[in-house]
Amino acid sequence: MHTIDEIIQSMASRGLRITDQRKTLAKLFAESPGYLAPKEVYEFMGKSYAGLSFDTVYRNLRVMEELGVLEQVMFEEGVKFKLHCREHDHHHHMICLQCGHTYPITYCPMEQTAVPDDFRVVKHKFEVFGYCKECVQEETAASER
Amino acid sequence: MHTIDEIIQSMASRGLRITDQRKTLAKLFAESPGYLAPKEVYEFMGKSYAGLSFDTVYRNLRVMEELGVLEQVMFEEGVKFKLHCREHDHHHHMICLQCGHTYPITYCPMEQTAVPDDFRVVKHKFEVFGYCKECVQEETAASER
DNA sequence: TTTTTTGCAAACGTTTTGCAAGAAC
DNA sequence: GTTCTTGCAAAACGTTTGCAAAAAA
Repeated sequence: MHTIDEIIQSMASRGLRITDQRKTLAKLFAESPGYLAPKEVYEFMGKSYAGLSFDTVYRNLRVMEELGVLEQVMFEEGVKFKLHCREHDHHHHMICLQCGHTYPITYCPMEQTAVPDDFRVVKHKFEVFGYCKECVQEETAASER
Repeated sequence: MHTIDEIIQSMASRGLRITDQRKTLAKLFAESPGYLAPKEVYEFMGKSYAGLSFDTVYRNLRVMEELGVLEQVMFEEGVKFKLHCREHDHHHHMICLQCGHTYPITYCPMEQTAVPDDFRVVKHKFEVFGYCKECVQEETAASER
């Protein structure tokens, strides 16, 4: 849903300077199907930028998150980022534990959940974790080796 | 479901020494209705133990988690602990953002969720966040002051 | 030329570790 | 007496900050 240009556009229109690093970040997230840890982002970026510093990656991730370009989710292993979902419909995710790839779930459990009147609901989280087709196949192949 | 004695028993039966600190921890979690951050645990424990060190609290939380006495959950604000749910039925939680109190939700969204055949589900997470009766009242009272 | 962004270094908060003294068994 | 647990100190880790140099506008 998000092209590289759209991401760059939305950063530029908010007064951010479009640096090479930010272009690369836009490309990375536009092409990445799932969640990325800051360290993974740093390592990817490091391939293109010799003297890259971790804190710049962090700063840019935070800026992009504050802009609404990225969304941040807490996993057991720590914070991860992905492109903010642009879909209009409220939805949830199936997340591959191996590759981080996410797939939308249109069903929302709140429809069926009985909440007491005296509990004021603010938000909810529904996530399904497992292994996607590709990663199941790899795993099977590896164990047969 | 967990009494102090049951917790202590299950620690002793696994070869752990029953120290004063561990007794106090058992009491704290047996009587606490919701999630506690390590810092909160440390602060509570500090009232009873003069020269208490943070790392001992951490070690004990981890040991109790490995034993299955506690369960650990990642929130935006960091890791928190609570007694491991002993209920036989699979269930989820409503969690108060103010006091950390948890309430069970018997409904499980997986019943209704269409998962593609080629995605191998390992686990899922369904959590409802909001404010419980008591905390809504406090908030209302505070804003009217 | 002005303002933002970057890399560096250092600080910060949380969590983990090695070790010797102390406590539980 | 043996083994586990504790407190201390220090390290490790992820994340944030201040600052001067460099780059974008």
